[in-house]
Amino acid sequence: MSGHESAVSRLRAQGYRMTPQRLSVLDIVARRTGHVGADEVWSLAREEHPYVDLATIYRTLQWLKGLGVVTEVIIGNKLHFEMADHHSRHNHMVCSVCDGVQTLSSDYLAEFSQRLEQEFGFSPNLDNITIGGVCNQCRAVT
Amino acid sequence: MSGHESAVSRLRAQGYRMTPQRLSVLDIVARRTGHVGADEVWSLAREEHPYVDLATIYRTLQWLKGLGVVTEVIIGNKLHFEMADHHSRHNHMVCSVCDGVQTLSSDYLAEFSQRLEQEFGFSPNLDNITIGGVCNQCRAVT
DNA sequence: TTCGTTGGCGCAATTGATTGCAACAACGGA
DNA sequence: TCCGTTGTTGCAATCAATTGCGCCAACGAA
Repeated sequence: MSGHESAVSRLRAQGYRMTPQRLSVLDIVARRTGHVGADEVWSLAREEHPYVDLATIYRTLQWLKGLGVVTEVIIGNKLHFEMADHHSRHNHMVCSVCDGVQTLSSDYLAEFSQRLEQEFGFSPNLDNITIGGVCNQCRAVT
Repeated sequence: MSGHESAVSRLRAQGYRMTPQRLSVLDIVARRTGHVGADEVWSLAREEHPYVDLATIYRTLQWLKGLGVVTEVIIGNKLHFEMADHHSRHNHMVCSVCDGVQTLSSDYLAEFSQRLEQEFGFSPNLDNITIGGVCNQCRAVT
């Protein structure tokens, strides 16, 4: 009920079946500002549909990722997701100490991406890339 | 017997216990030019020491990675490793279609790294980063 | 509204990787 | 050389994520 009805109708128009499970997953990710863990999506989805399987959650999230509807963020070896905002594309910097997440404008990677393409003919997929490292605060502590 | 005796003596000097398992893993990775899969390291290690456990292989590889002795390359959701060559540091571009691997001079990432550090105070760890995408050949086929 | 097709789901098995714990062995000191 | 400390190992359980398969239901055609 947030701002994902457009996504729903677009997907339906493309011939995909919009099942209650898919609507539920999409709704959960769309409601959230920021990222949601896959397991969290599962437990929230079960509140509505007690019998949804975790495999369905993962399949749906991967499907949405492939369609560019959601973005994947890897935090501490666990998959998280958030709505892909095409008007302000961004990547993520994840701190390996505190698991904190900062967003990073995709402009920073665009230049790098072009260079790989020109010099190697390699077409990188940086949409879902996550930069690991240590954030400002955690560096100060050490 | 290749060129990793220096690494062995350095590790021993640092107070780490050099067990037969560790020597075997290091030897296997050092002999290989290019990357080795964790499962492959396991089966090769068992030829020498039939009772080595897979957990030991993973623990040893992660340990060596943390010490900067080996580099991790993720190929098709599987972990691979190779000796870290400090004289010619490099990252990897992995094709998601053919799983082919190309090396990438770390110079390409150095500039990007500095920018993140200056503008965000975020200190990225790009040593083991792998760039996913589609290589020249596979792009041509499609 | 009903029917048929077929894409999606639940279930259970499987994969790759990690972790807790008790037994063991590497290595320095006596 | 032998001994004690303690870092490592093997084992088995566990975790996150993926996959194969048969049944079921979403959605368009009639």
